[in-house]
Amino acid sequence: MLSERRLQVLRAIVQDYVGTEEPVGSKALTERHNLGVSPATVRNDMAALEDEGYIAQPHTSAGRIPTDKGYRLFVDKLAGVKPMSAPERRAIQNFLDGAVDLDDVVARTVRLLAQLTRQVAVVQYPSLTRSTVRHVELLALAPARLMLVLITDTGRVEQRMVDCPAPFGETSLADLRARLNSRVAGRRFADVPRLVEDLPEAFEVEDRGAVSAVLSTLLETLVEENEERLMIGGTANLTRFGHDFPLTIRPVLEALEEHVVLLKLLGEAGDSGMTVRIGHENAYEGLNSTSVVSVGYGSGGEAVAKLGVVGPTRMDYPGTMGAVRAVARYVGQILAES
Amino acid sequence: MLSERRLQVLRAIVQDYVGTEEPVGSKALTERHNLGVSPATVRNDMAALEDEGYIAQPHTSAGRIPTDKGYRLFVDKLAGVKPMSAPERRAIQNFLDGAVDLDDVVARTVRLLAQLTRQVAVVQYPSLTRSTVRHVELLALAPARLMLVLITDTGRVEQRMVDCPAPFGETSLADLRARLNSRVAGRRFADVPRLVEDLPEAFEVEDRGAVSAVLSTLLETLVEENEERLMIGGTANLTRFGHDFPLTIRPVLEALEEHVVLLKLLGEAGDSGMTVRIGHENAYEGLNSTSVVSVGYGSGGEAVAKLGVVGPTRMDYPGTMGAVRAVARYVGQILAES
DNA sequence: TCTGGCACTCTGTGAGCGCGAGTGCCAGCG
DNA sequence: CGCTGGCACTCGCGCTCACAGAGTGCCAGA
Repeated sequence: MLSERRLQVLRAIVQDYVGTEEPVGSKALTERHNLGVSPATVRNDMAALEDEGYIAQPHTSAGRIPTDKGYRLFVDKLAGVKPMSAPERRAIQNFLDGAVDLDDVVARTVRLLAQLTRQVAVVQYPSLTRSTVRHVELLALAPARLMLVLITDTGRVEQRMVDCPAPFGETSLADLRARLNSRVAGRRFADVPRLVEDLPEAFEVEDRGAVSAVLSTLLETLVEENEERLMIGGTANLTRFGHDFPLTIRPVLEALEEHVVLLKLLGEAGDSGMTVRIGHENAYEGLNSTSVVSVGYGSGGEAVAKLGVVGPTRMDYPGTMGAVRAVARYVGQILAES
Repeated sequence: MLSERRLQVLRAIVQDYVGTEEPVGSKALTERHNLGVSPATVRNDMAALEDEGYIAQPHTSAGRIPTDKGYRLFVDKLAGVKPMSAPERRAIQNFLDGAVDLDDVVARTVRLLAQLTRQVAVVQYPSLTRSTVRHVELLALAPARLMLVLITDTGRVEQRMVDCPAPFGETSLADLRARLNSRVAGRRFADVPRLVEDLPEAFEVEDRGAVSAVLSTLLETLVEENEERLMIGGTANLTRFGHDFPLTIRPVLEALEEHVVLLKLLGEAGDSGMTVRIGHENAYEGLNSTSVVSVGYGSGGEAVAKLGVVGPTRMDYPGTMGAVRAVARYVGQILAES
């Protein structure tokens, strides 16, 4: 178990390193923090912290930098979440209030997060399966060709083409539309499969093929892997990453392009509360030198999706966590209003 | 006027420089190309080309590199568009054929372009105003709150909230929906304002406020600056840009985040045919060291939007142009089918 | 008009060197 | 037992210097 002072030393190291981006030495530490002890003592503490794996030296006779384990301890025990100031909160609200539709909300959220944290922002669209159905629309484009449009209470709209095995009359279409909506409107998408499974039976035999085609398209749309989408932004902030550029930035950019990877990453994060994944805690190799701070957001008590930021492990955790939490809260409000 | 051989020298310089990314000298040129003359002669030609501003030396006694003007001449006179091979064309088609909706088409197009050209891909969503109306849907969310959904023939779907000054009955709503669609379905969005301007007059006085609210939201949605959207991808390819990293890549990433800037850039490009903007020809400063190759695409003869790539001025122009053209062609086909 | 030759000018690379920051260890002190 | 000051040691960074190599411009001759 580490003594109180050693924890203070670790905290000071993290803070200084995050600030200066340079390995921090014992002398500098005592000068910038009121530890009440001499550099020699700090050196002893550092040696102990290094033995425990919380800090490391890039090379012999350079200062120390925190390891992933060090950051982990810092986040868990040594630092809280820094709340946003009142003006910041107002700015967030003003910025998000101007959105005209869901795409706009997401786009603005991404920009906002990227600006606030000066890191890469990732915002997941509200998950279909976790939202409720506002309306299902069916349009005849051709006698045997329909367009299916799903609208969620969070404002998300998805459309799909449906090719029917046989032409489908306008009255049958209206009938299907009405029956579908009366069954699923206001219900959660996750329940839709169960709610519609016996629907074909309500139709004449010649229409059942078309009804089934519509339903199977509807169900396909709800398959989890396909239905999740996200938007990223602030990639220009990656240029502040470090000096050893191409090697660091390349895999990160590649990971960010792989939305599947990011979605998985967000999915693994805890469902409630804020999650911080530091360095090698991220399963995806390309993100081994980054940290991911994410949190769920939603219109009510329940999260409909997640958002967060990706940045260097050397990041301002309290500030970043504060910004992420605040933004998630306001996005939830906006969604509830719309 | 430059002699035929000097043009050949310029072409050889561009090709070698694009291949090796290093300034090319007279000796290497004669070795790799059958110019039929000695290095000394090439040196004279190079001096002439430099006087004319087609090539430049990074420093005295280094090889030459093409200037923007040199690339311009190369693109205009010395190189054609390299057609895609049959397998490549098949691969493009296969890849795009799997798309389930417009978002998917655009996303796949971006990936494809980025992979083919190994550069940053930019794909604009089909412009609303240049598309035709497939359907306009109105849903009552609350007595005085509607959702307006626009669906284009290219599969694009836009939705907006409408707050009505007074509650709007279900029959009136159905009436408005029917009238709206009979007027605008199949027509071009650009004509919509004209087609609906007298619509409120057909309604009872108490409903006119709501009808006007719907119409004004509809018209706002069509305002050019707001309705254009795009998707980008392949930013990881920026890491292949050059050695002097952060300085080069930063402004490019920033420019790519500014969709407004990119849309303007694409908008300025010629409306038909392929446009290549080289280095300083791009009005936006951040893109002064990049070239933008863009072309319109559309389901019929007319372009509904543009797509292209952003890469270093030192790019393989014939190959890039070939890929961009081929992808645009297939995307047009896909849109026409859907 | 082209060619071979020659002197010149750069840049990039690698070795050598000194400085400074930082460490580890130790003996002494409270 | 923990803290402190002192001291020797290590090592990376930046600097200079020299050198090799590539490439040029120019000139005289074919």
